[in-house]
Amino acid sequence: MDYQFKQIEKDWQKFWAANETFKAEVDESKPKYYVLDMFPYPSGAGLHVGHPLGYIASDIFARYKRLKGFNVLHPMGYDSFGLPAEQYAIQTGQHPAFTTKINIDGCFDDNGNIKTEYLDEKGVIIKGALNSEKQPIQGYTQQLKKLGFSFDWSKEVRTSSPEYYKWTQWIFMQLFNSWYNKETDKAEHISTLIAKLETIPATEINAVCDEDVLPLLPSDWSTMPAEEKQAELLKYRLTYLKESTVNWCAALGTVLANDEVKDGFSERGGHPVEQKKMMQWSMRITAYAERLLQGLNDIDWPEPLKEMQRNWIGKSVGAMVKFSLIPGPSPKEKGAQENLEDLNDGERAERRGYETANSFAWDLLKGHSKENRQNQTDAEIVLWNELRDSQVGFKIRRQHVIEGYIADFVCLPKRLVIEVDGGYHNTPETIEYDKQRTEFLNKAGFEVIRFTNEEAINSTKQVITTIKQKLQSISTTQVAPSPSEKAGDEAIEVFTTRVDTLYGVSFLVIAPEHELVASLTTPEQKADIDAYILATKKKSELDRMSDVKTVSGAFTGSYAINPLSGKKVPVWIADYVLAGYGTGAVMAVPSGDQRDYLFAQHFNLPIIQILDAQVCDKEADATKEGRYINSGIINGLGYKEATSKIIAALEDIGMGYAKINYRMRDAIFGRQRYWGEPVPVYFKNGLPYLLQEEELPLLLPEVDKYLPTESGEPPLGRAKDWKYQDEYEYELSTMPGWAGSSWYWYRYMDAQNDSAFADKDKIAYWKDVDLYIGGNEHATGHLLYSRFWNKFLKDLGYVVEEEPFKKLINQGMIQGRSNFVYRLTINDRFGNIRSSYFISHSLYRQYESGDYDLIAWMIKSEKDDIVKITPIHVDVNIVNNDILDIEAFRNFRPEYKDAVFIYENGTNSLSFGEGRGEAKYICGHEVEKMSKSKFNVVNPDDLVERYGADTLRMYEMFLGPLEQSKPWNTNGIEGVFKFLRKFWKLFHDDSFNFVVSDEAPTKAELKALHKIIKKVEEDIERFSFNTSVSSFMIAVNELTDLKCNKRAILQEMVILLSPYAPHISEELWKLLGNQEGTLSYTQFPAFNPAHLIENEFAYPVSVNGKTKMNLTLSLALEPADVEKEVLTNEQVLKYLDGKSPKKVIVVKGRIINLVI
RNA sequence: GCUGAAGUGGUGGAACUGGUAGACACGCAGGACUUAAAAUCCUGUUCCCGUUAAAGGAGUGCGGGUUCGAUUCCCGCCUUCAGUACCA
Repeated sequence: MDYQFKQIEKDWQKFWAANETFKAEVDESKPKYYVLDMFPYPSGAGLHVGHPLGYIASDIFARYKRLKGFNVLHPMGYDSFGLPAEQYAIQTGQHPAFTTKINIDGCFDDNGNIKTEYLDEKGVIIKGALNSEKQPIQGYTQQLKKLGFSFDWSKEVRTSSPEYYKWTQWIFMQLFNSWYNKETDKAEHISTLIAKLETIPATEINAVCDEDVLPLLPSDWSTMPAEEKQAELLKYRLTYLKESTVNWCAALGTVLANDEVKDGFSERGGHPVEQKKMMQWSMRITAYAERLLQGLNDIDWPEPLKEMQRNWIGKSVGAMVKFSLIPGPSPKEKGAQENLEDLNDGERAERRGYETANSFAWDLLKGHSKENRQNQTDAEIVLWNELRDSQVGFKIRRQHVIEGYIADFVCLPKRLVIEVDGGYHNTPETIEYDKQRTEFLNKAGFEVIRFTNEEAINSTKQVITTIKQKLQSISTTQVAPSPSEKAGDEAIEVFTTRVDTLYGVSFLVIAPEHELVASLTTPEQKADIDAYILATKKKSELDRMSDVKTVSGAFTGSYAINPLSGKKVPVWIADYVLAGYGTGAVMAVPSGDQRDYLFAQHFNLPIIQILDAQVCDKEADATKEGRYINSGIINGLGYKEATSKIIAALEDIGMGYAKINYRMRDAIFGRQRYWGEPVPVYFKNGLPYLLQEEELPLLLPEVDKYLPTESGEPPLGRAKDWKYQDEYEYELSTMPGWAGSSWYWYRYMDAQNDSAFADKDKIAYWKDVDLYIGGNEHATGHLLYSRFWNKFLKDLGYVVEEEPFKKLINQGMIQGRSNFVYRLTINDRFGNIRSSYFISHSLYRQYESGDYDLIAWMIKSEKDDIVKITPIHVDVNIVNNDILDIEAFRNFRPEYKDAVFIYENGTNSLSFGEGRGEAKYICGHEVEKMSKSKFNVVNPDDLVERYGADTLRMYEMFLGPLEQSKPWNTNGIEGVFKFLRKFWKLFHDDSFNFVVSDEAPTKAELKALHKIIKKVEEDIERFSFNTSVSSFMIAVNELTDLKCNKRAILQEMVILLSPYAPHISEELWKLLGNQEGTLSYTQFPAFNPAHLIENEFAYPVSVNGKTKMNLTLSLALEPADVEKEVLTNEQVLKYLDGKSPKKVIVVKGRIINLVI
């Protein structure tokens, strides 16, 4: 029999399903390998030819790994919550659960009849029709099964099934019950936070939390009413409810996360998005910013993808700088208004008044602090190692500024200063200083204990014990915060990455939304500012983004003081400063920053040069390498020293500190939509409370319509009698699309588990995903959120790996390749169409280039009559190799029925009849997005029908490198089909009788085999599937030429090919006599290099780098012998033209090059 | 603007560490088989010049450089695609 792919593929798909061939269970005797595909959203349109690309690649790899002896987990499921099903539900009234189920399972019942209703999980009958075209839907599962993937279907998951989303809700509850402890650098249960609040001041808790947490003392906490406690804890929880600015999409009626908004429009649907303040659920992903960034270094992902995540996280290292304000309530206003630069340090400190309590401390500070910082003594280092990370039970800080004075170590909650005396404390003067300092600190409410260097180094243990005792003896509740720790309100705080340019600041700019705008605006400026704010509000987010060039702003009338130079600078507002980033305020350095420069020019503000112009001219990167001028303490320094010196100086006077900022915001988690996971929360007195774990899953209630209520509540507000304990309101928003996909790879490990999201032992075995294949459109969404949830689950001890996806490959996008016919219309003088033609592609190109003559001649008309030629999309499925199937085209639309075609050779369908000789209609083509309206969608089912799944699989791989985007083009699939038939023929005689010989293979046959073994193995390991398809073709061509039908060769070939073309391989494996079943778990052929050893090589001989001829020589010859051989060769001498070469280069087994 | 990827025949692409550029396939041209078509098989196919055959020359986006030798490494530029953007 000839290659009967239809029967073969049907049989083997049945066999795999019946035998559960690919079911993967925990098996400690084998190494595990987890191959994962990004699971699809099951849309009504079904699979197109781009979907399976990644699945085929991962399936090849999974099958390969099985042959290599791995226990392979290779599952598939559906990301089945989401917007399209809901939009469709709004239009048609069909329940999204129904359409989703149909899209997955198809619309046929067991008897092959079309289903019109089904029972939902609560036993309610839901009626529904078919898809929008009234076409019967195959269903994703059927479509996937036809492609012969080795999925373990027993582990299928659907994010919208209650058994699944029960655990999504459960993870939400864990997040709600957790906070992020920066000291341990991980998430912890909220109870450890409560324990801290009970014992230490809230200001001493190092947590990632909202900015408006209260500075509670344990005494405050203990007396707090329970509800207030809950409200306060919400500010720490990893999922929290908070009034925040969100992306509101009115058309979709919901908020969106940042990654769901592209250029001011919603990613799904392309609707406009505006900023709006709303009470919203958020996920505190920012707590993990640093770990998400660092984790990228440990995973094997494509560099561009990592880079996108890095940009998204947007870490910038810089500093916070405080500019105090004038005029303001400060009593030291007078000092500020004269220029402080003219005063000496002591005077300046005194005039400031706002930081340093007395000038004596200021002097001390100037005297010693810098040495302290830069030259840490050994004793301090030894002690710090014992004191850090709360080893003594309390948080100890090192080199901390207290009242303008730097203490070696301090425990703030206990108000205890620990000092280690360095060498210069031994003179009488310094002892006197120390004494005064102690008195000074005591006055400020601090106790001081001192140790000598020797004590700290030689009897460290004893010193630590003393400190511990001291700490315990001080009762925390006695101490009150010192006045200077309460942040002064009379300052603007800015974030900058270029603190070295501080001396170049000539004004400050704050965002129009900044909270200080009102209080800063002077009466004279009020009109200006109000007008500007109004104008800003009118501008949409889009205008604001596109209109980057225009400079605009307004002066508040107020001034601030540069903390180092003492210069008085005006405060402006402008919309180029974003309220949402940093502090919403910037220090403007016109000489260093382009925007600041334009702003300064526009409003005639001063520009202070702070870099030596001569150096600037010379150095490539002047700002970083240049030498500073006009810059006080950093004059003459380079960038690095300047930065650290300025930060040190700012810290000394408490006006700034080094700070790391992240661009990434917390992720908005609520959606005002129906088709998503309900949030397992109810409200009591306006505060959210979790359901009990036993009450999960909280099922999605039925609603009459999938639209918001009249009062603007989300669709869940329509649910009748939907109350917690018949009393309390449930949360009405649902979870976003990414919730269910942020942990699904764990569910695959144990998909049916009802008592845990996955069994602990199974997680311990499968651990993480070894290979993840999917598109890079998920770079800043799914792939970031999944890493976040994974790290969280690890912190809580539920999973074992820090990163979920060890290796990731992005398959390229498959674009559409549209075909066009060109319709030429000729109008009569009344403007009506007189006649119309379809002209072939090359004629259209002439028309495009302005040459009408030939066309006019062909249609026997004047060229002036040609009104226009319109390209019209034609269904790519009736075009073969760009040749139009004219009969099919005529039947495509009634108006084409009598169309006249001008063929490529100029003949036409009227005068010469159709299809004769060279008369072909060639279509034009263009690469576009694959879409129905462009008639360029290629359905894999059609190709499977015509060529079989094995051919489709191989062809998709043959198309090009997996990671590269490319247009789909069915031209060429024949070549792969021919290859499989040729492969089949190797096993059969001319009358298709199965004939293999048991003779020993020849050397040439073994060489062909081992060449391909080596090649395929190397190619699969580096995911170069396209090249191994070529190699298969070469091998089969060679074996065909050798007329090889030796079992010893062919059996190995079958195994080699099986990951790519599993059906034909299984069938041939069976025909070869392996009756017991599948070849999926046999051994991958072993490569033996002995078969590839050559004793001769045809050396290319080149003269001056140009190849002239080949010379076959023994590989045993050493370069010197080769050279001798070459120089005596007659043919070579001909090319030398009588000259003797200057140089002869011989690379053994590679090349000979003669230089003359 | 910034970041990243990529530019090779008519087309998809190959060339792994600097060593015969264009493997493999499509398409095209010619031929065999056939009453004919399909299928199959054979031959040719980077371009230019030339042609019975040969023999030349150019050539991997452009311009330089390193090297005996560069698609591959370095410098400068151009183009395309993707992501991102008053991020201080």
